[in-house]
Amino acid sequence: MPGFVLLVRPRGDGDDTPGVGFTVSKKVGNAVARNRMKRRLRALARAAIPDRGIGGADHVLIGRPGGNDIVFAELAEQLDSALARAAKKVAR
RNA sequence: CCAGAGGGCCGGGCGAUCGCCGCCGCGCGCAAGCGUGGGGGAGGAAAGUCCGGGCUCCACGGAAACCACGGUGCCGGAUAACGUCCGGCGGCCCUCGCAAGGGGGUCAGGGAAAGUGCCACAGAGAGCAGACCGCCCAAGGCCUCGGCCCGGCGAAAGGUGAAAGGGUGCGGUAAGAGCGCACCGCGCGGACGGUAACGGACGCGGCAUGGCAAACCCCACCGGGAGCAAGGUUGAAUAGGGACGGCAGGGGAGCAAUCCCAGGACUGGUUCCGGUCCCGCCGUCCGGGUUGACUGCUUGAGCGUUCGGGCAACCGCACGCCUAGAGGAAUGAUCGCCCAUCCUCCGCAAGGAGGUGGACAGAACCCGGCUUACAGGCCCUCUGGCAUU
RNA sequence: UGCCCCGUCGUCUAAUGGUAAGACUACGGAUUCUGAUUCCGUCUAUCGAGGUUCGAAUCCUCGCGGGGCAU
Repeated sequence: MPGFVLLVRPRGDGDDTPGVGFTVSKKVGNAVARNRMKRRLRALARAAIPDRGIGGADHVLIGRPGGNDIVFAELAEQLDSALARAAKKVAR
């Protein structure tokens, strides 16, 4: 069970820089748990998106319950594989 | 050394990089802001909201008291206060000891001879105690000499129950019974000790007063209400209110007089009808008030150290320190070393190597408690076991 | 932030401090050629932990969960 869901949508406005957004609902926990998840997701995105993100597209990371129990390296792998699959779909 | 019980303390440390939220400088900029430097940034429970306060507003008022409602409940002390804490007393339980006595735990621990109420089932009887059956047995009667009948002083034994109106032993008696005696328990008085709760030498009394007040209640004491979303200052756009001044006098039809349709204020009389006046725009001023901004907002029953007082809770003197104050609201991520945890391998062992990986939880005006959650570690006291001296 | 209320079978409701009751559901059986209906039977619960009491679903305390109200 991955710790998040990744949505990717090309903007198509000619700008090549990627955009990133985060969504963590109340299902995840109280405000502290939600903020912690947002901070961890932000750290993930900062490491991966500039290299492996899709240029000119908006990325939305949706936090899921239990995501705070997954170690950071595993989340990073999940983000890499999700980005790779998204890149294939965008290319088609 | 191991195990158990009780209590107290800590709640990973150091460094690096990249980030987040306030604050203070400097530079640029009209400003928004941008760049740069410095410094600060969660807890023992920040939680539950179960109690107690500070603070603020409201209400009442000479000060308070009474009623209702709610709470507290051995005594003394601590404290701003408490349902909290400390010390003592008493009851109960556990344990050591032959005993005297010691140690530990625990208690919502005022009043049941002020009144009311309840005590299911079982049982003869459950509150004015013991109807009835059965039991024990003297006198009297019958008689086959073993029993039967009559009678009921008496309440031991059996049986029921959570509880049956003192217990054990001896005497006594026909059999019994505090009927008498000894010890224990209980009640009353009480020298004396203690601030008090209470303890209690000694004396008197044959025993009276079952339990439940976390049932109503009685007694004593405490509590006015609401809460920082309290409260205060300021106050945009739009709409609306009041005063003054100026221009004008609702809408429709009609050239017009006039007619029709409305609304508001005042006013006359019975639900209805009538009378008078007004309705718009502009300007100036005043007041209310929403989104918002600022404040309250962190120096406080604060923290640390030394000394002193006290058995202790705690208190006092001196010195030092400043330690988040933001809007639904920031304190994170990664890496290295160390400290604990667990796993595997090597080794008789001490130890070594590799890997793993850190509980419960997250400030929202602030304090004092209680309760609940919690990986792991440290310390103290008591008890038991094993080993050694 | 503050205040109030409620937790009983799978569901909806009962129960003066004294054996936890009923309806629906589920399951099994009977009736029927089969199914429905009907009849009979069975299973299943006091939110948790302490305390008061001889005895607690009921009384008290703490905790857990749910709902509502004010602003």
